[in-house]
This record gives sequence, structure tokens and C-alpha cells, in this order.
Amino acid sequence: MKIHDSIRQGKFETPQAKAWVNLMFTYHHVMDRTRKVFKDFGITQQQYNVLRILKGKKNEPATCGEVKQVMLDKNPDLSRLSDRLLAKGLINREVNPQNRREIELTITEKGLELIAAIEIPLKESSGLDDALTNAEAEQLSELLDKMRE
Amino acid sequence: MKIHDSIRQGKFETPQAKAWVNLMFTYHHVMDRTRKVFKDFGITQQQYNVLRILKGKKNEPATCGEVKQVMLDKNPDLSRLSDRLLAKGLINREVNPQNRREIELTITEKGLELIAAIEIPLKESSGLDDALTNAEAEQLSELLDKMRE
DNA sequence: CGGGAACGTTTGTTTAAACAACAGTTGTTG
DNA sequence: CAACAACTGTTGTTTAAACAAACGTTCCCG
Repeated sequence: MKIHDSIRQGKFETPQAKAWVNLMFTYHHVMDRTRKVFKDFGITQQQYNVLRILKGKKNEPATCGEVKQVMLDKNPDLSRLSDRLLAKGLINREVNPQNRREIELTITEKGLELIAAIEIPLKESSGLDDALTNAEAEQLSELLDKMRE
Repeated sequence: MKIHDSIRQGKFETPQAKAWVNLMFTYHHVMDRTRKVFKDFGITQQQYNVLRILKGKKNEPATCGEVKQVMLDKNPDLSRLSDRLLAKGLINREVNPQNRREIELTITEKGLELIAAIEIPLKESSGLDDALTNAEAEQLSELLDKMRE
């Protein structure tokens, strides 16, 4: 459904304003569809993102600062977020002996298993693969990249 | 900056997965840029959206349910959100005498003034008009529409 | 009309976000 | 090498989000 039908707004002042509203609307729409999946697995979207980042680092640890830099949202409260992941046994957390200010985070085996298990349900619930062709998805990414400039 | 540079992720499994991550990232990016503006005006993004909806209805009132249907995010807690708008004098709230279950919301003069005043700073902080041409913005909206199908 | 289902909104409760101030560690400079 | 600044995470506190249950009102159907 087109955006002006979805939110019953007849017209927008500019195409940019429409795209802005559409971004907000689509984000929430996708989040609504995937929220249940995350909940079924007992984690939040943010926690999933952190796990993804740690998985990307494979075996080498990442400090809180490093994780924060590449997070999708710049959550300033990684301390308590990592508390929760630690409590669930999805990550390990240790002080770096070389620089005792830094806390090193690594993903556990259990964390990797969760990421693997959630992948398929997540894909299905988001419905993305059906909605967009490869070319369209690439094009969308390019426009979003440009939007952030 | 391209998405894989921004979040330092080498490659994505599919273009669709990349677009999904990009949507999240771009949403938070835009939100981060505009959050301060909203804060300066003493409202939240959600409250702004509700004001926009009520403004769109012009003089006729909208019930909580109607507002909820067209909100960008399906906030189930419109009661307390409208409490806050009411406390700031930005909306009026009355029981519909014809159907006393319904609560009718209307935007006040002060609310309209706020919407008008925030428009320019919001546009500037989002930086959207500079980032995308009209054609690109239109194209982006079309892809986002498609993404939700 | 009388009892129950459906509707529209509110309230309670748990959990997390946002922001700012703080504490411990290291690096630097005279 | 002492004092101070910069760096890295943590903690406190206020505010809002998420979910579920409850409440008053209206509609429906015997």
C-alpha cells in the first residue's frame, strides 16, 4: 500500500518529506512484524544487533566502544545491555589486562546458536525476500546510503 | 558513506538483508539528527506525529482509535501520550456525547503554532532536501512502499 | 428490557531508553 | 614523577515503551 493511503495523508509538501515519513513508517512496520520473533527468542532487537556484531568479529573480542561505534543505534548504555546478554549466557565479558579500562566482549557458543536459530524465522516474518527483487534491494540500499549524506 | 563501511560489515548474505540493516541504520541516523530539535521544542517524535495527524484533520476531531490507525508506530498507549500533549496545552480532549466511549482529540492554536515553528529546523537538521533529489526521493518512497508488501 | 459480547479507552506493571554525572585507568607534560 | 587531562565504562534518575488486564459504554438478540 502506498504511504499516503497507509497513513491517510492526501499529499506531502515535498517528495523528501514523503520519503522521511515513509522511512519512519516502514521502519516501525518492519519492527512490528519482527518483534514477536525476537520476543520468542527472549532477546530484543538491540541485543540481536550486538550479537551480530560480536559474531562478525568471530573469535577476537570487541570492546564496548568498538561495538557502540558500529551499532545501528548509538545506545549509550551498553553496560546494562551487556549485563542482560551476560545473564542469558550469550556473551562473555572480561577486563583487558593490557588496558584495564577496556571491557572485552565475546559471543558464546550459545549466542552463536541463537543467531543461527533465529535467522530463518526472522527472514520469514520480515517478508523482505518476497517483497523486493535483488536489484530493487540494492537500489534501496543505495538511496538510503545517499539519504544519510 | 555506504552501509558496509558505516557498520564495518564486509558483506551481507543477500541484498535484502543489506537493505533491512540499512533501513534500521538509516532510521536511527535520521532520528539522532532530529532528536535534538524535538527536544528543543519540548515534544517527542511520537507526540509530533500525533499533532501532525490532528492538524491534517483540521477542525474535525479525531478519536484515539482513528489516530492510532494512522500513526507511524502503533503506540497502544495513546491515553498517556495525549495526557502529555494536553498538559502542554497542545491538544483538547473531550468525550463524544453521541458515543461516550469515544474521546475526541483536536489540536489547539498553540499546537498549530508549534508545528509551524518546528518545520524549518526539522528540515534543516534532517538534511534531507540536500541529500536527495525529488526524483530520488520519489523512487525511495516507491521502494519503501514495496518493501512493506 | 435484560444479559452478554464487542468496542474504545484507561490503568497497572515490568522493562528498557535517554541523559547526565561519576569513578577508575592511562597518557602526557613540565 | 606528580598533577592534570583524556579515555572507557558504570551508575543514578527520570521518562517513556510494551504488554496485559480491567473498566465503562454501547450494541445485539432473545
